[in-house]
Amino acid sequence: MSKGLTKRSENYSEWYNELVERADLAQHSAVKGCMVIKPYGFAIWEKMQRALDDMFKATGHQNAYFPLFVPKSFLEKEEEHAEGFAKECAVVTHYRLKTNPDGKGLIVDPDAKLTEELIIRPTSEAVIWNTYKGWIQSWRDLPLLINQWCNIVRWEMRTRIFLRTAEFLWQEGHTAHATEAEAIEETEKMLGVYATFAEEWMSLPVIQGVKTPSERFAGAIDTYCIEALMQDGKALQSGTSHFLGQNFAKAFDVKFTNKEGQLEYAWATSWGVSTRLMGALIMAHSDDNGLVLPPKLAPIQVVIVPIYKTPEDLAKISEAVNPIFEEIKSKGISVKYDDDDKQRSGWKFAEYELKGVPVRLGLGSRDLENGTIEVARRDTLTKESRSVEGIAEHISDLLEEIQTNIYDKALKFREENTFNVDTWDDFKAQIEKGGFVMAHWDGTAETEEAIKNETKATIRCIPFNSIEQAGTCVYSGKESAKRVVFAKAY
RNA sequence: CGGGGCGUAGCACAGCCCGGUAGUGCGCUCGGUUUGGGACCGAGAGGUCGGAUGUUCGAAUCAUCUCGCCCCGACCA
Repeated sequence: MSKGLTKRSENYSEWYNELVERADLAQHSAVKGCMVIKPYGFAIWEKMQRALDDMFKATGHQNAYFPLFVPKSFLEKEEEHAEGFAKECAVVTHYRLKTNPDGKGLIVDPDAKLTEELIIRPTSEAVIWNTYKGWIQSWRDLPLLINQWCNIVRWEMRTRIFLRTAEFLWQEGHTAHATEAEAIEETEKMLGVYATFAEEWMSLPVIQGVKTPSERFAGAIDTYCIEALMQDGKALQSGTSHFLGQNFAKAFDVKFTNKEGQLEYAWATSWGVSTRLMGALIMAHSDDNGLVLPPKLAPIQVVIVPIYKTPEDLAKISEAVNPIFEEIKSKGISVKYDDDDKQRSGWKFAEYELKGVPVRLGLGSRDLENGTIEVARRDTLTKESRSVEGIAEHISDLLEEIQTNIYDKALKFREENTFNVDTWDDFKAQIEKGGFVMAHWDGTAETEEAIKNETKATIRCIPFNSIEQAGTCVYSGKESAKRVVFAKAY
């Protein structure tokens, strides 16, 4: 095994796969298309969960849990929804195995066939709205603001670790409202939560917008999304929020009595982000030396590495480290003192770099004499020697600076890779090179489809903040009122 | 589902074409020397070569079948 990672410039997807595996984030499992998330990777996911969960609670949501299995008849009820997910459903048909009478092993017991097949949830609208029918009678029961953290299964033909796996972890919010306006407001609010999370926690700038009808969630009236640009110039949909109208209320007959005493169907939203965010995090910031983590999501924010020759040296260094360690910890910073004698300091430097620990402190005998400590930044790969005096305060500031710096870096990258394009030739050329391509579109599904077929680029979204600007469609030449975001996507 | 690749020690791979004592690097164990950017020397341990069947005196190697994973495409968060 070579020490260095494959370089991004040589083979981006190999770099990604190696990084995921070698930074101990996850590995391919023995089960096709599924991953094992390893402790270090899961620790990052847990931090994401914590931050998001706090934000959901702060906006009035509560967690609950619904079944993994969806009776087929439930899934069928909302027609578009059913059609959209049918192709990727895992189906449970039997409830028992038995020993093979003809030999070794187990076989499915043909006598244990389910009268109705169960679908392993690809998403939970169906089960949840079937349940909401019993929860919602009056306007007083609304809004109903529920979230669940769970696993789901979508039987994809081609999988990529974190970005698209057959089973993945996510959260799905499912809300019911008395009015259309309130449901739309919720849809927008939660997209805003995702955008804030991406930018403030993941240091990932995102474009907020609305999907075109062909990219819409099956069963939704409108799908909003956040889109991020990865370092290889491809877009990654990082979160979605759906305004579901009354589609599910009608399919599951969820009616409430309004203040005027009339029966009305409830208005719905759903929204989700998944372990795909792990992929976004990795691809947005990391470099050829390994992972680069934003301090707010790093399981270990600061690592202290002693540099010593003898056990006596180590004892002295440890003694000096102790107050520094405690002071840093007291600021709520997660700090690790790695006095493991089994690895050398040089090995540790490389290892923590690979794992993306934002700040590394090195303390050796020379530092003890001088009252100094070495501070190394993961994001810039720079290091400086500074006085131990006030080090905790400095680290605290430095972590914030790193959080900001990697955001700025990602934003700069996105800006440098976002292009206004007005002719079809330029469009094709730029899509080939990568990046977000802002172009006029005539608004028809036919044009969208044709562009996709010819260039593999899709409309990532129609940005909320796009300026009204008359132009002509880059493909058809027809009139267009604003630019939309095109890119090749994961 | 189509195309390609791979399956040999914990990991990465060579050996296969042309059948004949199962190898290399990393990791692991023990001993020693080292230690401010992935240390070095020495001695060890570790394998039903993915599985089944066949050909053969003899199969990791040839043939047939089969299972699994990865990559590329169509589908998709």
